Amino acid sequence: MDHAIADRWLTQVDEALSGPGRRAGAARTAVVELLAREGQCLLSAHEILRRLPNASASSVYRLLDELLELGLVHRFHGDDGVARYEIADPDGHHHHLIDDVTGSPIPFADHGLELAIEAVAARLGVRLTGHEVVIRGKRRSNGTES
Amino acid sequence: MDHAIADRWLTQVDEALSGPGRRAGAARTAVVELLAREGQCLLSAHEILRRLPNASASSVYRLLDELLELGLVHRFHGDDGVARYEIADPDGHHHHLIDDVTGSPIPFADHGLELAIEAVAARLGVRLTGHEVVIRGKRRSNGTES
DNA sequence: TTATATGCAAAAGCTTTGCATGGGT
DNA sequence: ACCCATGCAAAGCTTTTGCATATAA
Repeated sequence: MDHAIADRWLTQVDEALSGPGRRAGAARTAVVELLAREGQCLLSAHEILRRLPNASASSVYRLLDELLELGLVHRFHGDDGVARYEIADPDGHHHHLIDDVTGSPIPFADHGLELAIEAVAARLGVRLTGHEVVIRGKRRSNGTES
Repeated sequence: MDHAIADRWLTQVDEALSGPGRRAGAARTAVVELLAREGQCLLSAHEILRRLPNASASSVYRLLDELLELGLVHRFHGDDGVARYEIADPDGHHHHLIDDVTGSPIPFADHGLELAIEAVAARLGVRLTGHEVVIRGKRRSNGTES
C-alpha cells in the first residue's frame, strides 16, 4: 500500500464527512480506515464485512454508497456481478489486468493508454468524465518464477 | 444493425448448437434470433424477456450462459450490476461510451486504442485474451442538434 | 438533549436450480 | 420412443430499506 495516497485520502474523507449534521460512528471509522489501508485495489462489501465482524451489512453498504456519491471511491462490477470498490485518488489512477489463471486483478498504469483514451474522446466529441479499462490474459513466464 | 454480422453469427450459433444431443426449442430459436437482430450492443436478460413474453426466465438465462460458455456472446456488468450481453463477432468488435446525460451506451471502435492496449499487454508480459474499455462523458454539441 | 449513525430483520431484484412436462428428432 | 429443452416455482445471493436503538456532539 501507498502511505502517501492513504493519508491524503483519509484527510479528504475527514473533510467531506465532518460537516454539520454528520457524526463519526464506529462502523464508519472502521470502514474508512480499512479502505485507506487495503482499499487501493478492488474490495467488495463482503470482503469488508469479513474483515470487520462488528460492522453490519447495512452500514457498510450505506457508507460505500455515500463515499461513491462524494466521489471518494470508485465502484466496479466484476464478472461475478459483485460490486468492488477502491479509493479514488488522482495519483493512484490505474486499470486492471485480470489474470486468466488465478482470476485475481492486478493493477497497472500506462501513459500511452491514457493518451489513446483522450484521443478517442476528442475524436468522438466527448468531454471525458471517467474511463475504465480491463484487460484479461495469461502472464508469460519471465523466468523469475520458482 | 449489421446484416453481415448478424448472418454470420447465426451461422456460427447454428453450428455450435446442432451437435448430437442438442435440439432447437422455441425459446432458443426466439432468443438467438432476437440477439442476431438487436443484440449487437448490450441487451439484458430482462430486456430480452420483455421482448419475448413467451420465453421463461430460466430458459433465457440458461441459453445466455450456454452462449457465453461457447464464446458466442460477451457479457458485461453495468453500473447497475445487471448483466448485459452482446453477440461476439471479431468484425463487430467495439467498446462503449456511456453518455453522462442519458446513461445509454454508445458503441465505438478505435484502432489507436486497440494498439495502445496491445502495447500495454506486451509491456506487462501478458498474452491478451480479452479486453474491455468503458469511457464516460458528455457529448459536446456539434451544432446538429435541434 | 437531539439528531445522526448503527444494527437487525425484512424486502427487493437479479439470477440460478430442481423437477415435472412438452416437444424435436 | 427417447431424451433434450422448456416453464414454473422455489431458492440463493447481493444489495437496499424500514425502523427501533445506541451514541456522538
